[in-house]
Amino acid sequence: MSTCDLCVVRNRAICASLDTKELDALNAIGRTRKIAPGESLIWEGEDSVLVANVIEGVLKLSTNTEDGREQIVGVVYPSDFIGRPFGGKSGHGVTALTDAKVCVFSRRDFDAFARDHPQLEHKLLERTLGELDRTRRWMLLLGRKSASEKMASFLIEMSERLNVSGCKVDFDKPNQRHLVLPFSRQQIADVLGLTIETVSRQFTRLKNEGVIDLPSRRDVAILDFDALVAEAG
Amino acid sequence: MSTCDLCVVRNRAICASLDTKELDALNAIGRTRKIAPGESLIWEGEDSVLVANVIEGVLKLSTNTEDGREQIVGVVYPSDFIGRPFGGKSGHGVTALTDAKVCVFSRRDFDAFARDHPQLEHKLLERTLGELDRTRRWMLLLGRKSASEKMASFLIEMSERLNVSGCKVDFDKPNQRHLVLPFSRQQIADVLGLTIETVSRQFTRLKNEGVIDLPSRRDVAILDFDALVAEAG
DNA sequence: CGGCAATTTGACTATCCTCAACAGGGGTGG
DNA sequence: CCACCCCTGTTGAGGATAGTCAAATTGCCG
Repeated sequence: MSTCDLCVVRNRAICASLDTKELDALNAIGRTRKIAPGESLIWEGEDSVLVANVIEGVLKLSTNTEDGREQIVGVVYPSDFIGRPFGGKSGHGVTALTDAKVCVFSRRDFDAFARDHPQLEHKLLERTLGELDRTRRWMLLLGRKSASEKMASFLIEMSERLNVSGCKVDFDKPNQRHLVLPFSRQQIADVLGLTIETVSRQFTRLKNEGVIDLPSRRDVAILDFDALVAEAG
Repeated sequence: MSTCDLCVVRNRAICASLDTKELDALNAIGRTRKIAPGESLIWEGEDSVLVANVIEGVLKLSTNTEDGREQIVGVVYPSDFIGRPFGGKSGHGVTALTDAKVCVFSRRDFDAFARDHPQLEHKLLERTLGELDRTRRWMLLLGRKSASEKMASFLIEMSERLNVSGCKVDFDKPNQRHLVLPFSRQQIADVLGLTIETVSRQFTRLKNEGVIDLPSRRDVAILDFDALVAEAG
C-alpha cells in the first residue's frame, strides 16, 4: 500500500485521475515535505525546479515590485497544485501562511510523467482553467472596487474557501459564520491592494456597524453575512 | 486541402499540435467567423457554449460590476485561444476591439475532440499556464502601481505584444518605436483600473516630457523607451 | 461645413496613503 | 506566576493621488 492511499487529498487533487498502479509510479518520484509559516517553497524569478500538491495548510503566491511593494496574486489550499510545469521561470514566490504539508516533485520528473499520462494533464488543465477564472475575477476587485467593497468581498471569499478547514457555519443561523484567518493584517492588505491602516480601519468600521465581531486578531465572526454581500459591490 | 493549410496562425495556435488528418477532423467541427469592433462573441455569466481560436484582430475579455464599472481582464491576439472548455460559465465577456476573424467551435464538440487528442490538450495547458502567469503579473500593476507606473507599464506591454502586427521598431533607433493602439482612452482606463481623465492626463504629461508623441488618437510614438522602463516601477 | 462623439483640460473633492504615536496581547524570562 | 517587552495592530492628523463633475476642444464623418 502506497502512502498515497492515506493521503487526505487523494480524491480531490489532480492525482484523482490516476489508478493505483499509476499512483505508485507518481509516488516514486515525489516526496512529502513540511513547511513552517513564513517559509518559502519557491522564489519569484527563479527557474522553475519543482512543483507540488498541497496536502495541508494555506500558502500564498506573491510578487513584489523592485522597491518592495508586495501583491499576493493567489492563495492555495489543500488539494491545489503549485508551481510552473513545462519550463519557464516562476513568476511569483510561494510561501506558507500556516503550517503546511506538500507533496513535491522535481519539475523535470513531473513534466515527463504528465506527458505520459493525459488524464493527469487533463485534470491539471481543468484546475488551471478554474484558477485563471478566479484570478480574473479578482482583477475586477483590484482595479475597480473601493476599500469597503474589497474588504466585504475578501471576507465573503474567505468564508467560502475556508469551508473545509477553518470556517464554521451554523445552519440555524445561516447569516452568521465564524472564520480563522490564515492572514495577518499586512497580508490582507497585500491581497487587496491596500495599506495595513486602511484594512484595520475597515475592520473596526464593520465591527462598529455590527456586521462582524473580532474575538481575536485572527478570528472573525460574521454577524450579518447579507450585509457583507450588499457591501461587496 | 483543408482551409487550415491557409490559416495564418496554423503553426502558432494550439492547432500546431495536430497532424494533417487530425486537423481535418478539427476543421470539420469548426467554422470561421468575422466580428466587427464592439461586437461580442461571448457574454459574461452565460453558459459556456463556444470556444475559438483568434485568427486576426484583437479582442478584450472584460467583467463588470453590477453598477456598470468595467475591468478588462485580458486582451487576446492572433493565435490565442478564447472561451472556457470543460463546463462552467464564462466569467467574462469577449468583445472585438478591431475587425477580427476567429475560428469557432461548439464547446461540446471541442471538449470531446480535445479529450481524444492529448497533444491538443497539452498545447492548451501550456497556453493556459502562460496566460495565468501573465494575468498574475498584471495583478501587481492593478493592486500596487501608481497611475504613472501603470501607463508606462501599459505602453511597454503594448509595444511588446503588438510586435507582429501594429508595432514598428526601427533597428537604428532601438529606443524608439511606433504603435497603433487597438484601444480607446476609456478602454485603456478599463485595462489599468483608472478613469479616462487620469489616462488622458498621463498621456499629455508623457508627451510634454518628450517621452512619447501622439500623432493621432490611436497612434503612439515612443521617443524614449528607456524612460518608460524606468517609470514602469 | 456642421454635428457628434471622443478626448482634453480645469477646478474641486474624496478616498486612501503616509507618518507618527499609542495600545494590546502573546510569549519569555525572572 | 507575573511583569515586561516586542511585535502586531489600531488610531489620529494631515496630505497626495486619483476621482468627479463640468466645460472646452478636437477631429472624424457625413
